[in-house]
Amino acid sequence: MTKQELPKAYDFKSTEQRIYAMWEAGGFFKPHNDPNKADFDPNVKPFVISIPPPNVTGELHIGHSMFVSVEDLMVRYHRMKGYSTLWVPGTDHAGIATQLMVERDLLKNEEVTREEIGREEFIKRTWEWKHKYGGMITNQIRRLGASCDWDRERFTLDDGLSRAVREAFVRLYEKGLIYRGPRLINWSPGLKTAVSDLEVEYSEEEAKLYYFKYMIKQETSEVSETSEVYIPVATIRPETILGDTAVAVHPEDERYKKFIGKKAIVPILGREIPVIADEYVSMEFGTGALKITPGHDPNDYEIAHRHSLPIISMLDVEAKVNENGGPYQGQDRFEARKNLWADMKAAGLVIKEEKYLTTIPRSQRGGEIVEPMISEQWFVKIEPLAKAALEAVKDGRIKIVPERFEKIYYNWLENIKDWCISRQLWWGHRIPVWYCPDNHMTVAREDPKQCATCGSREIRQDEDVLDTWFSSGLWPFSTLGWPEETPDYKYFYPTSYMETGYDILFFWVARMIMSGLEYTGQIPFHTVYLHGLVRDEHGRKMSKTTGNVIDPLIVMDEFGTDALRFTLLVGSTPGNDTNVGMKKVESNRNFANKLWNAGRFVISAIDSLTPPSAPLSQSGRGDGGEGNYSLADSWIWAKLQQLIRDVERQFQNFQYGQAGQQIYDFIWSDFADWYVEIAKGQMHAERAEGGMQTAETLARVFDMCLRMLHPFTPFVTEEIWGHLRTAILQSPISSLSQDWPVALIVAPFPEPRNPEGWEESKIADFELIQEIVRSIRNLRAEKGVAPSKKIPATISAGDKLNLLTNQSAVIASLAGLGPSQVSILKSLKEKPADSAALVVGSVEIHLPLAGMVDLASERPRLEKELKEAESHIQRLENLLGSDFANKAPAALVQKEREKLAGYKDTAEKIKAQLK
RNA sequence: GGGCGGGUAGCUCAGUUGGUUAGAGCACAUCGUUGACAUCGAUGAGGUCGCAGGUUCGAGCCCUGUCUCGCCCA
Repeated sequence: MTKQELPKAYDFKSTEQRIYAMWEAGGFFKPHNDPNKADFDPNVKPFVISIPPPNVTGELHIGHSMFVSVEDLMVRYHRMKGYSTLWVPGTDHAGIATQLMVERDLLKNEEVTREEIGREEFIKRTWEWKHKYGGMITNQIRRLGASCDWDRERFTLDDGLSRAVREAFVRLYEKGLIYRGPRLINWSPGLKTAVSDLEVEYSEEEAKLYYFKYMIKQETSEVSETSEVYIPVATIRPETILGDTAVAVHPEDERYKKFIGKKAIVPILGREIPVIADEYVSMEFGTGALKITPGHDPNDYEIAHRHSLPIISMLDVEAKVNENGGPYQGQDRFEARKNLWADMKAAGLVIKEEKYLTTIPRSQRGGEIVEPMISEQWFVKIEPLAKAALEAVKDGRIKIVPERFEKIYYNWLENIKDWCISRQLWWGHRIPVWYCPDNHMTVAREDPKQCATCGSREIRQDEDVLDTWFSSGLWPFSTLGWPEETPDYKYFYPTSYMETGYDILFFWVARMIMSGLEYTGQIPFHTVYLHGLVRDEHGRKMSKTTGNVIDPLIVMDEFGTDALRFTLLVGSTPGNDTNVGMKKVESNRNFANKLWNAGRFVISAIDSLTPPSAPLSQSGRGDGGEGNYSLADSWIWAKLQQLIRDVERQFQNFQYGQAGQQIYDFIWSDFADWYVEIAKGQMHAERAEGGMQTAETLARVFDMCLRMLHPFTPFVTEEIWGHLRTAILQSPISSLSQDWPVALIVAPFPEPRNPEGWEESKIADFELIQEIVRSIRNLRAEKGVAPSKKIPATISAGDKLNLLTNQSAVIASLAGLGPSQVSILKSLKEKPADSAALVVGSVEIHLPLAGMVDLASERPRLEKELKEAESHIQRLENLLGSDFANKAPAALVQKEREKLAGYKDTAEKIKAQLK
C-alpha cells in the first residue's frame, strides 16, 4: 500500500492551476444534461446563470472577484445538488470604454486620431485590440475558479449576438416602440456623443449664482426717462441667456404680474422674448422669475412645450457657442459665460453674483460637465416595456434579494423616461437603418441593397451605434441562441438567478427584464440576487487616487484564491457593502491550511488501518447512534447533521455568509479542536481491532465538510478530497467511498435529514464533558500548572457516574490528568484534603494540588464562583416568579427551571466546599 | 425634498419568524514546540447592542421619535 506524503502546509500555488485544468478537461463545467446531445432528458431541471459580462478589454478588479465568487458558489451548489447546471460566460464590447482605450493607444503610439484613420480602419484596429487583450479578463476569471462552460462563451459583438440586436431593434421599430427625433438629451462634449439619463451623475458643488436684469420693453407711451423697468433673474449658467426664449413668473406673483404678456429683451443680442406665467415657477426661490432656455434645460424644455415657445440651440457638439450666439460664436461654453457676463456688466445689466451650492450634472465616464442639448437621436418608447417589467416583480414572477430593492426598482420604473439608445461612437452595433437621398428610412434585419420605399440603390447606413446596454439587455437569451429557437434556448431559458451588484439594477437588471418580457415573452430569470460593493477595510470606496485599491490578482498570489473567495463570501450579507482587509484574507488563508491539515490527519488515520479479521459492518450512520459508537462519535455526527440542516436552510434563504461561517466554526471548533483530539485517543485504544470505527467517522464527517465547503473554497477542498478518496479506496474501509465520483465538484451535496431522537441527549452529555475539561484547563492555567504535568483527580459524579466513568479516558487526555490517577465515584464521604475543587453543575472535581499551587487562594476563587452562581439563581428566580412562567412556552419555562436547579446544585456544592 | 441602508468588543463584521449569560476574525495578555496544523494549541481580558420612549412575561431584533454616517432618486 502506498502512503501519500502530503506537505505540512497547503500549497495553493502548486494546486490551483492543476485542479482547474483537471475540472475543465473532465468536462465538469458543462451541464450534465445537454440538450444538444442524444441522451438529453427534458425532465431534468436545469439551473442557469448568465455571467454579468465584463468589459472585454478590462482587467480583473475586486468587483469581478465578488460576482465570480458568489455566482460560482451558486453554480457549484446547484451542480452538487444534481441540477443540470450551466453558467454562461462572456464579455461585453463596452462601447465608450473600449473606444477610448484604443483611441488613447493610437494617439500615444501612432500619433493619429480615429478621425484621421477613418471609421473602417478604426474598427479594424479595435477588433485587433480585442483579439489581443480580450482573453485577459476571462483568464483572470478562470483563476478565481469560475466553473463556467467556456465552450458557450459569448461576446456582445459576435455574429449571433449582433443578429439578436438587429432582431430586437427591428421588432421594436415595427411595433412603433422605437422612434427618432430631435429631443433634449444629455450631451457629453468631450466624447461628442449623447448619453442616457442613467449615465449622468449629479454631484453637489459650489457654483456661482448670477443675478441680472431682464429689461422689459416699454411701450412708447410709457417710456420713462428716470426709472428702468426690469425683472431680476438669477442663473447658474449665464451663457444660456443666449438661448433664452422666455422669462417666466408665477401667475400670482404681485411683483411681476404686471409684466406678463410684455416683452423682455435678451441682453447683448437684443432679441425680444415674452414674459409668460407658469405655475412651475416658485415665488420664493431666487428672484421668483425664471429665464427659459428650452434648448438647454429639461425643465425649461417642458415649459416651452406648454407655451409653444421656440427652442434655440446655442451650443455645438463641442459645447462651443454656435451661430445663434451672436458675438460669442466659436467660444467655449465657459469662456462665453465669462465674456457675456463682462459685457452685461458693462451694459449695466448685472445685479450681483453669489456663491451657491447646487447639483452639477457630470458624465459617469470622465466626469466632464454634461450639457442638456437638443439633438437628433433614437429612442425607445419605454412605458409599455416598463409596465410589464413592473408587473413581473409585483406579481412575484421575479423575486429580488434582498427585498428592499424591489421598492427601488418600482420607483425607477414608475418614473422612467424614454431611453436614448443612439451613441455617436464607432465601436458597437450600428443602427440597422438606412437612408436614401430622399431620406426614406429602411429598417432591416439584413443589410438592404436598396431603399425599401423608392428602390434607390444609393443608400447609406445610420452613422450611430446603439448604447452598449441595449445589447447587454438581451444577454440572458441572446447568449443561448435567441432569436433562434436553439436547443439551448429552449431548455436553459428562462435562466434561474441573475446575480450582480446593486449599482447596476437600473442599467442592466431592469433592462434585461424589460427586454426579456418584450422579446421572449418570458421573464429572463426568476430571482435577482444583488450583492454589495466591495470597500476597503475601513469602508472607504476603493479608488486609484486614494490608493486603497485591492488588486485581487495580488491577493490571490499572496494568500490563494480560496482565501479571497471565502473572505468575500463570508461576513457579507446580500445587498450590503463589504469591507475587505488583508488581515481577513490572511486568516482565511489560515483556514484553508487548517482544513488541509485536518485532512492530513484524517488521511493518516485511514492509512494506519490494518485489514480487519472480520468484514466491516455496513450498518452506516443513522442507526440511532448506538452500536459501537463512542460518545464523541455520536456527538460529532449529531452536530454535523445539525450543520447540514442549517446550511441547507441558509442556502435557501441566500444567507451564504452565515452558511460559510457555520461550516468554518464546525470544522475548526467542533471537528478539529474536539473530535480530532478525541479521535487520537480512540484510534490508539482501537488499535487492537484495527481502529476502524474512528477512522470511519473521521472520514465520513470530513467528507461532508468538504462537500459543504466546496462551493466556497473549491480548490483546497477538491485537492484534499482527492487525497481522501484515494486513501479510503486503498484502505480496509474502501466500501465507504465506493459511490463517490471521481471529483468533488460533482459529488452530491449533503442532504439534510430529520433527527432520529437520540441526538439531544448525546449532545448534552458531550457538552458536560466539554465543560468539565474546560474547567480543569481553566484552573490549571489560572494556577500555573505546567501543561505537560499530569495531575490526579477525584470526581464526585452523582447521577452522571456512568457517563463520566465511560468518558474518563477522554477527560483525562484532554484535561491533562494522569489516566491511572483519575477516580470517579458516585459521591464522596468527605472532601479530599489539600485539593482545589471545581463544580460543574452537579459534578465535583477535586484536584489534589498541594505543593504545586497556593491553596490559600482557593477560598476567594470559590467565593467568587458562588457569587456568580447565586446571581444566576436570583435572576432565574425572579424570572420564574414573574409572568414568564405563565405566558412563555412551557418548554422554555422548563428549560429555565432546569437551569435554576443546576445553579442551585452548583451553589450547594460550592458552599459545602467552603465549610 | 422623497426613499433606503448602517451605527453591536480597540478594529472589521455576524446575529431572519422577539426567548432571557450577545458571537467571530484580527489585535491584546499569560502559557505551550518530539508527529494533522506555530498559517497552531490552551486560557483569559474586553460590549449599559447610537440615544429616548413604547409594545411584550421577555427587545440587539418589533413600533414611535431623535442624533449620526453613507447611498439612491428628484
